[in-house]
Amino acid sequence: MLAKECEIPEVMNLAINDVPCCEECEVHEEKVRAVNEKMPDEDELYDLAELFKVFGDSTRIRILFVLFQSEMCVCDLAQTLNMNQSAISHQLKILKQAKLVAGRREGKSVFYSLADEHVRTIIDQGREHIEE
Amino acid sequence: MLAKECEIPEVMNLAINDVPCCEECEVHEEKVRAVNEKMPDEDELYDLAELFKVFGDSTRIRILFVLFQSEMCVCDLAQTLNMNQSAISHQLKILKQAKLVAGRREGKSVFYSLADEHVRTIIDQGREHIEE
DNA sequence: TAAACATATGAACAGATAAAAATATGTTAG
DNA sequence: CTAACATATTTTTATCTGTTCATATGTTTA
Repeated sequence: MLAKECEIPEVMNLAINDVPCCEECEVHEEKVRAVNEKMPDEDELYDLAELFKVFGDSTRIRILFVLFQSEMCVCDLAQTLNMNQSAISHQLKILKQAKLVAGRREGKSVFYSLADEHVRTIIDQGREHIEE
Repeated sequence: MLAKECEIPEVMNLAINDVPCCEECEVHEEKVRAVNEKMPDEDELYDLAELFKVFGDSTRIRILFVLFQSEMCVCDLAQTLNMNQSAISHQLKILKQAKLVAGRREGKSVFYSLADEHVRTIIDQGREHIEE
């Protein structure tokens, strides 16, 4: 009872088991089901993607590399990265929301630093991957 | 000789040392210079961001999680993730360019698998970060 | 309190990106 | 070779994201 088409017909809202695929689907169906059972929650997958999205911008990566070396105020970050204050502030907000950096106010300045050591590990692994 | 403005005047193409910043710049200038000296190449920072960008999409994350469990052909991947073949192929291409997955043709089908164990480490660290 | 300064926020524009649709390429069977 | 099928690619569309500009908030000093 399997169709020959790989596309899932959208009109009929079929259960995953009945979704037609390639011809050998009787064999693969079980695999598909087994794999799906062990997948993490949709929420977790989404959050993970959101986290990596934060790493996926060179301005934010540069900010993190600066903070690897030392905490720094927004103004000096802007100068270091040769960008304007507003752009840096916006990116810091995103990094802060992801709990990758933390800010501490000192007088008029706000000093940012790394919030977490996972950051280094993740970036180190990324660098290792690239060296190949 | 320091201006009071934080913004870098674009008209004058100043060397980094002469760029005006906040009032205490005499103090911070040296810090800025020292940090900049230890920064990785622009190319590496850019490549890193590009790599994490690949992780920063829930479809691609889901593909990776499927491949953690077992290699799989495009068609079954599409079925597993309940998306059409074209979308999966497109994402697989991006993952392949980043050398995160590899494809092996077997007859008409192409089976994809993880290309690298860094992938697991990076994602595991991401998961750990989220649990907080 | 007012002025000066550092940072944060909001709106708008430009460039990037995912998904869908249509089509092309590559592979096997007959 | 042709037909049938799995995958890849191209194009288009809609959405998302980073930067800039203008402005607001918060802090210190006079």
